[in-house]
Amino acid sequence: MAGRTTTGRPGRLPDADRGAREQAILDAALAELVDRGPTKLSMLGVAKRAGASKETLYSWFGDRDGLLTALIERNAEQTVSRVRAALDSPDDERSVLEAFATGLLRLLVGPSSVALNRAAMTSPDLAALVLRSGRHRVGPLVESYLASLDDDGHLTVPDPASAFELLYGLVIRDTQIRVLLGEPAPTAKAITRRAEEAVDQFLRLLTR
Amino acid sequence: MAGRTTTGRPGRLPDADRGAREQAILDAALAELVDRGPTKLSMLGVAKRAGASKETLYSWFGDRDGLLTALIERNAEQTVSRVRAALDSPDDERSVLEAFATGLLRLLVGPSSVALNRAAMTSPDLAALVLRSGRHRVGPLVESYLASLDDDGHLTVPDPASAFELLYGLVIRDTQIRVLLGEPAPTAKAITRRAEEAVDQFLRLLTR
DNA sequence: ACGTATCCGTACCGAATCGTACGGTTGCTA
DNA sequence: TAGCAACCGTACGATTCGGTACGGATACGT
Repeated sequence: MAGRTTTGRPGRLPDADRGAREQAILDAALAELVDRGPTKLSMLGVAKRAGASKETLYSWFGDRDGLLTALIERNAEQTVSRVRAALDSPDDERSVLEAFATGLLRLLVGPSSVALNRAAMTSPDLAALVLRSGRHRVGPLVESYLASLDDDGHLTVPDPASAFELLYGLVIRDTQIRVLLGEPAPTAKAITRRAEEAVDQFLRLLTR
Repeated sequence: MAGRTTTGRPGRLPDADRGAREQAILDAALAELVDRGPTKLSMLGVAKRAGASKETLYSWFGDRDGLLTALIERNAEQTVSRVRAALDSPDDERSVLEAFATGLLRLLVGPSSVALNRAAMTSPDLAALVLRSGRHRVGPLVESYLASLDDDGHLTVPDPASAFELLYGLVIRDTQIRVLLGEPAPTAKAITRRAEEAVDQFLRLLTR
C-alpha cells in the first residue's frame, strides 16, 4: 500500500539516491504539513506518506524539530535563488521590480510558504529560523538592487532598507496574513495586477 | 498558594462578579498564551494561573477551543471599539488617519494580538474566527470612512476596499509578520513615525 | 439555621505522539 | 558466496494533555 516507487528496497542506499530520498521525505513532510496543519503533523504520518520508517526519520533528521528545520532551510534556499534570479535580469527597473513583486507575492501565498509560516509560529526556534533564512537573506539582496537604482539616478533611494519595506508593504498589504488565516490565495491574475499596481505606486513615491 | 484575591470563596458567585471572574480567567488564559505559546497552552495551566478549577473552565467555556474563541472575540471587540473611536474624531483626515494607523500598528504588534494570531494559525476554525471578528469587521468601518473622504472631495477614492488595503500595506509593511516570527516589536516612537510616513504616502498616492 | 448550588482541587481515564528498540529483509562488498 | 550495513515495519515505554468525576468547602436563598 505505501507506494514504493520502482526498485525493491531496502538495502544500502547507493549514496547518489540518498539525497533524492531525503528530498522525497521532505516532500512528504511538506505535504503532510499542508494537508494536516502544524499541530497534527506527526512523525508517523510523515514516515507513512514517504514510505519510510520512523527510525530513518530520526536517524537522518534528529527529531521533529530537525525535520522542520531541514524543511524550512530547503524552502529558504529556493526562495533566495529565485529572488536572485529575478533581480539579475538586465531589464529596466520596472520590469525587474514587477517580476520580483509577482514572485514574492506568489511565493508568500503559496501553500508551502503558508504551511511553513504557520508551523514556525508554533515554535520560537523555528520562527527565528524562518526569519534568519528567509527575510534576513532576501532583504539585503533587494536592498542592494534598490541602492543600485539610486546610483543609476533612476530613483532617489535614501534608505534601501526602508525602501524595501515600502515595496513589500505595497505588494503584500494584508494578503499574506489573510491567507495565513485561511482565506483563499489570490488568483494568478490578481497577483500580477497587484504587482503592477504596487510597483507603479512604488516608483511614483520614489521619483521626485 | 494559588492566590485568592480578596473574598474567601467559593460559594455561588453573586452574578455581578461572575462577569468579572470570567474576564479574569480570560486574562489568565491570555497571559498563559503569551508566556508559553499556543502549543504549550494547557487548560490546567490556565486554571492554575486563574486560581480556578479545570471543571469551571470546561463548564463556562465548553472546551479548549471555546476558551480560545472567547479570548479572540473579546480581543476583537476591543479592537473594533478602538477603531470606531479613532474614526469618529472630528479632526482633519490626516490626524484621523494617523491616529488610526498608530493604533492599528500598535495593536497588531502588541503581545495579545501576536499571541492570538499565532494561536489562530494552529486551527482553521480559530483562524476563520480571527478573520471574521477582526479584519472583516474593521475593514468596512475604515472603508466607509475613506468613502466619506471621497465624498467630501478631499481625496479620490475609487475603491474604498482597495484603498484600505493600500493604507494597511503602507502602515504595517512587513512589521506584523516579523513580530509574529519573533522579532521585537518596534518602539512607540518608531510606530508613530511609521504611521506619519504611511499616512503621508497614502495621501500623496490618493490626491491627484 | 439549614440546604443547596457553585466552585476549588485533585484524581482519573483515554488518546495521541515522541523517541527508541528490535526483528526481518534486501543489496552492496569483500 | 558470505557477511554486513542500511532500511522498513511495528511494537514499546513514557509523557502530556483533554475532558470527566468526585470529595470538600463556602456563600446565598428560604
